[in-house]
Amino acid sequence: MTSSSVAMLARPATVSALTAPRVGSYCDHKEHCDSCSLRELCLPVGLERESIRLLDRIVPNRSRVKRRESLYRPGDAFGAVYAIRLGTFKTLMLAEDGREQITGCYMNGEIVGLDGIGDGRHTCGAVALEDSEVCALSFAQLCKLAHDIPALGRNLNRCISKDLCRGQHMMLLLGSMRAEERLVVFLLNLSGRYRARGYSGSEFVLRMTREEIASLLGLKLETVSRVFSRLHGEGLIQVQGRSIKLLDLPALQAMVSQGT
Amino acid sequence: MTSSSVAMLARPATVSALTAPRVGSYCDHKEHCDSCSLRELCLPVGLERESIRLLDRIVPNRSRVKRRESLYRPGDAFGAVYAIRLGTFKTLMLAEDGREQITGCYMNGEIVGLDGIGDGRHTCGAVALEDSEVCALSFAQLCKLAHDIPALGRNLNRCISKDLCRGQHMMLLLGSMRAEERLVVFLLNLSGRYRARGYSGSEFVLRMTREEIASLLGLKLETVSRVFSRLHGEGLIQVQGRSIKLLDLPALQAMVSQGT
DNA sequence: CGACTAGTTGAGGCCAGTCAATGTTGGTGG
DNA sequence: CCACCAACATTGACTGGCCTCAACTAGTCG
Repeated sequence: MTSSSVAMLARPATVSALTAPRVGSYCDHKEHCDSCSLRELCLPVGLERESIRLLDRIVPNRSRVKRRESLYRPGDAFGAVYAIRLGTFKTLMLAEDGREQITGCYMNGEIVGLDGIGDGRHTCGAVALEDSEVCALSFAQLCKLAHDIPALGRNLNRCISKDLCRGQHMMLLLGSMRAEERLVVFLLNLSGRYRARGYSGSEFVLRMTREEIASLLGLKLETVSRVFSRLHGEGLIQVQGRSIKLLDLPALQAMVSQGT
Repeated sequence: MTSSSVAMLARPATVSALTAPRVGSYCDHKEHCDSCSLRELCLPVGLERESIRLLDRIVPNRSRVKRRESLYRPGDAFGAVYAIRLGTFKTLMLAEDGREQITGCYMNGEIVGLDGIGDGRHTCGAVALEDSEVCALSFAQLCKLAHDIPALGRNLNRCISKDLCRGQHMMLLLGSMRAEERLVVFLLNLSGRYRARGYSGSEFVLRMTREEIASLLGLKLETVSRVFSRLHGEGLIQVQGRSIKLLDLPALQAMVSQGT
């Protein structure tokens, strides 16, 4: 089952797109792990050259995923995890009544799909927020390789655990913060992650709609819009559609580190 | 660092209790994994006899943790994960301003402490809700052993990933459900887990105070109390302090699977 | 240009929070 | 064994933050 899923990824786009457009198309160029700019954020972090070469051998060509396309859907059989090479993804869960809750936002260098390891089935879905590219890693092959490269196994464990911590932080946010705090935490989080990637941490473009941000933060889109406007009015940020400029980082930090 | 942490666990109670009462006391009897009633819920699940014997060798004697004692605290160095042999634990996060958010409730056969793998430091704390017993597993030793027993490594990965999924479900709950739904989901969740352990799934005793339940569900204690009373009034449950009886499981299920 | 999607803003309502008083329970020591 | 106290829980009245509904604007794409 794992192999078939990965085999599918290697097939040309048209076929899979007609049946189930999970992974859009196939990239003809191969970027190797050891020359990838995300080497230090992704699974290879800290691995020695030779180990990276071995890892590289199980990484197939990158796959393109177009905006709005699903990488996997809730309930899908689990076969691979995906390293985001380029772009942004949201993960979402479906309630029994069909409501959709966005549970995370992942950017390049991060891994999605780890939620499927538990019981061989994805509990979440992952959808591209913009045209993106991922490296699909067969989980079976990854495990086999991790056995030969202990450091890779550790990195894998770390990735899952970090995702777990991310979830804990979201629970803290959803369980105990007011709308304004949630949004500020969200912005500061993005800021830090962009900075870690060498982009500006004070000026960036949101990849999500107001509605998606609202879902992620447990709010309604109007509330998100209103809070943006209020922060703008207070001179703390500048908002122009999805373009965000954080004008007063210290003040924003203070808003979430002190009560109220 | 890992070894020292585990060494501490093996020391008699008085010493560690005086300095840092992380793990209360030390049990003089040794229960072996292969005769443990939680074999099928815990890490050994599906392992062959010989593998379980090897795992057993790195499991030290059980440690007692008294009610209200911390197994580990947010920020503690990570060295071990803990299999709950007996009792119940809550995990909690601290906000920067000191607010405390309960992020989970774990019972026997479950593993806590996995959040520390990510960056070598626990993001959460774990506190016993009643007098409990845990098997502390040195993570370093566990990894070493997982290398020799691939199935154990898979189980470990599964445990972390399942915890991740648990978090996703909590996000769904916190992000999109109303007070009543949250509480019903919580009760049904407990019900299922008690049933999986051979206890009654329709009649059990809560280990948490109203305030703890409220924190876990992102509510206030008065709201929890009110919703309990309302459900009681509607004949769906029977509440007597912390004793709960679920009187109409199908109706409760229906409340959370249909919108509203 | 019209249809559509995304975003903003306002008015009003409701669910859950807040504050406060009272009741209940369980552990402790006389 | 019972009285006492503190922690836990319930209930009521009121408030307020966020949701709902709705109107309107600004881009975007066929």
